[in-house]
Amino acid sequence: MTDDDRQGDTAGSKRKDVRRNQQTLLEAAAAAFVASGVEAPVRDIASRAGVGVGTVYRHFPTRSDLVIAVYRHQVDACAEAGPVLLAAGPTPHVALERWADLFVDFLVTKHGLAAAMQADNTGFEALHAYFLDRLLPVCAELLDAAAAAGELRSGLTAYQLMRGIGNLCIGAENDPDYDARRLVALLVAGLR
Amino acid sequence: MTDDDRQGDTAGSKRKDVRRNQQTLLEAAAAAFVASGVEAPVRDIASRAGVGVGTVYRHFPTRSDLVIAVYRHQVDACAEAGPVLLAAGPTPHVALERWADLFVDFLVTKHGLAAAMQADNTGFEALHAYFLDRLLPVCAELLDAAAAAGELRSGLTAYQLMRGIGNLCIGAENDPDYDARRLVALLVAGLR
DNA sequence: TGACGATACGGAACGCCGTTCCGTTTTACA
DNA sequence: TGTAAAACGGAACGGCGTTCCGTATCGTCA
Repeated sequence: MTDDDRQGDTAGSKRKDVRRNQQTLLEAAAAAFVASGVEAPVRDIASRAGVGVGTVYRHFPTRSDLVIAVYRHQVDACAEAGPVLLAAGPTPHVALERWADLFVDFLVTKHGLAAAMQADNTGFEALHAYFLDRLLPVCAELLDAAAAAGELRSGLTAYQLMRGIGNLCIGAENDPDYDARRLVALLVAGLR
Repeated sequence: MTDDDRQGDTAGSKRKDVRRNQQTLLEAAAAAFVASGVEAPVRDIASRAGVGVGTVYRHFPTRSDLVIAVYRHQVDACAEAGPVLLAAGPTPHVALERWADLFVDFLVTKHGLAAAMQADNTGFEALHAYFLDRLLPVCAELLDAAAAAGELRSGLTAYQLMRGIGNLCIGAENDPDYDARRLVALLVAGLR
């Protein structure tokens, strides 16, 4: 994967409706996935985005491509949010709390996606590599900043933290009595 | 689960066409599953059995029920084959070899089934319990007989052997270059 | 044995899915 | 501003699980 295709097909398009629809579609798909799970029908996604199904298929040749694009889009959003939160938040620890919240949103989608992808595993390992590649440094940056501010009492690594959050989110999409977000918040609070 | 429902709805039926169709359907479904995987269409199964789809749905209210019934049917067949092979075979070890072969057939279906059951896990744990309940004693009987005949050199338990065979079969349905049956045969031969 | 009521059968039909196709609309540029 | 190129919307297609109902088969009892 090169830096050139990091933005996907969105960057190269000339017509503005194309760019707008691509963006709208990714957001609509993400919303549909959290509302109805990864198997939300393409028609639902199209109607959420206010476009026809034909438009969906022009941008994403297959349903699976759309799911993957949403995944990458969320990895990117999560990665970019790190520095932004750090600059905006009152303290690094607050930034870390907020970032963890975004991360949970993303993980719920990711787990549903992993479950949906056992059959055609093509590209899923590559996606996981992309996931680690993009997010580990961001998480580490947040942790380092909090440590530098004297806000951390544990020497947890970024990987350990992400692993811990990830494990707390396992099964969260199937069990309404299990509140992964709360547990993650407690974990992050416990770092203080 | 009581002994009464061990045979399923097959036993209680009065009309002979009902019993015949139920049996034919289970065999056709099993054949369709090994030929096209667990997601073989209901229409294919019906046509293999020479019946209409309506008949399938009268016997098995939902596609999932049919898959489960095939699973149980194969557990039963495998369990009943143990003593038969033991009585028929030239030596207990040969009986064990033949039984392991049947077991492999069954496991390939089982793994496909496990993969297909990610969403509605209802009843799958119960099925696994049934699986252990029925097959562990059979496997133990074969092992004991072979041991008594002085044909075994290792003190492997029935559970360890079944676990080992099971693990050798993991992924066997997706990878044509991986011959689980051969490896299982080598393992059983190694017991001698 | 023959007729009859109950029951099961076959397969057309339904609604939903992913995907394709094409007439229509929007866009960018000369 | 006119026009060619590109994207748009959504009807249409084939395949799926499932339902429905007219038809055929079965067991029973006169």
